[in-house]
Amino acid sequence: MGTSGTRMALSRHAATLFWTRGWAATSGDDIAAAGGVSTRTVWRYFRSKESCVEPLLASSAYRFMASLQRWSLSSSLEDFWIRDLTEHPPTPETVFDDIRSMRVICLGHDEPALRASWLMVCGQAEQTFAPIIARRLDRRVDDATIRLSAAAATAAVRIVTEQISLAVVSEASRYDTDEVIAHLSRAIRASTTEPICDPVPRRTPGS
Amino acid sequence: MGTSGTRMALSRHAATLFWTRGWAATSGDDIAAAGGVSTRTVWRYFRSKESCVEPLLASSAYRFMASLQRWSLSSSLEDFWIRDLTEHPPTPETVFDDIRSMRVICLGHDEPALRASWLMVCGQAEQTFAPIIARRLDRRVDDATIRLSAAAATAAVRIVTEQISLAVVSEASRYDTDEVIAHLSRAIRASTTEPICDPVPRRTPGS
DNA sequence: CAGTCCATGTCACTTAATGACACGATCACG
DNA sequence: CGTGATCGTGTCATTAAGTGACATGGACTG
Repeated sequence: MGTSGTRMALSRHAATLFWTRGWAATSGDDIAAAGGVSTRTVWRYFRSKESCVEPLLASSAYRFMASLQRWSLSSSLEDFWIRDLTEHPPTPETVFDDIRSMRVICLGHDEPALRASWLMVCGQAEQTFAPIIARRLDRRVDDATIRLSAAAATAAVRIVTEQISLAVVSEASRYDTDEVIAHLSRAIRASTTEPICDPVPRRTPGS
Repeated sequence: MGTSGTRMALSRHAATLFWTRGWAATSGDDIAAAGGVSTRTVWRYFRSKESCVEPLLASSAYRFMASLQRWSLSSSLEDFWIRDLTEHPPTPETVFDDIRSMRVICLGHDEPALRASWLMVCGQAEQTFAPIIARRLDRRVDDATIRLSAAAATAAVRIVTEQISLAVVSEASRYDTDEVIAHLSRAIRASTTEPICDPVPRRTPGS
């Protein structure tokens, strides 16, 4: 197992432990034991106990963003997503990671430290959202408009994710992928006045 | 000095120390000493070293939100702000707190822990933004649209704040209040398709 | 085979953070 | 005017998070 594999495995174990026995009741030693490594190794990989869950959350966020990177200019967000989900269906493993992530997000409602980690991951996601939006609006990534749109859209996705997580984890609600797509698309559309969700008209080469 | 005064004083000391000698180089003991209290008291007030700065950041955020709570339905955001700033000018003390806050925000670029605290405070601010928007749109606070707008608008304010902080603190740029208002207003306007920044038309009583 | 990374383990150590208890100020109430 | 309750704080012991320093062993290179 490579170094990033160990890190990811530890992150999964940490999330599971936080969920089953609670944040305060699981120590760095517990996480290390679950991962079959020494405690020292845990602190080599993570700067703090709460940040143990970040690779897990980031992996879910990464898949989300990776999907958006396949979004061609000629499709609307909704059209793209329903197609992409059939062409790149989630594997059972990624679904399980998403469940772990949603549980951690819910734990964040009670544990400030875990919430902080979730917000940090959203901050990362924001950074990777910017280039995607920049391409659609044909602007530079460091354009103020782009950073703003990325932040607003990410915030919208965060809110929807939190709501769905709470519903799924705490109230055992079910969501069709269609519903999720609808919620996310509406949220992103509402989150900025820039037309980032619509098909991009063919550009004049000289612009 | 009341309990909240002590807390706030400690928060200011922490921010100053983090800025002058760095995050890693200042200990809980240092903060306690600066505030003239025992170390134990510091950990009674704060759940972690990084969260020491939260009351300070929150106070700046609070003044921002308190201003928006004075925003009458009949004014646009820009008109309101220029008037409000003359009617409620910042005191030297609050200006100094804002400077401390901007420094902490900049430190957050290098120190994940401080960035996390900043994001947590933004999360708080988001909660207080929601009622303000709800009133303007004449919806319930827990309406999904409201939470979305609040999140997007707060994200926009965060981005502008970070940019201005970086410019002011690191590059010694100067900003007129007019410029700040312009940046913030444009950002908030761009952050949602809901017309939260415009004067609210007179409502029909029966709606 | 020798040399060099590089990841990890071990162990001592620092410091962030909590629990338990005592002390003194403040305040309500008879 | 006591007197008891509450509350904020200090002191001290202790746990747990997090780091520094060094050893080991495996993989890769020449």
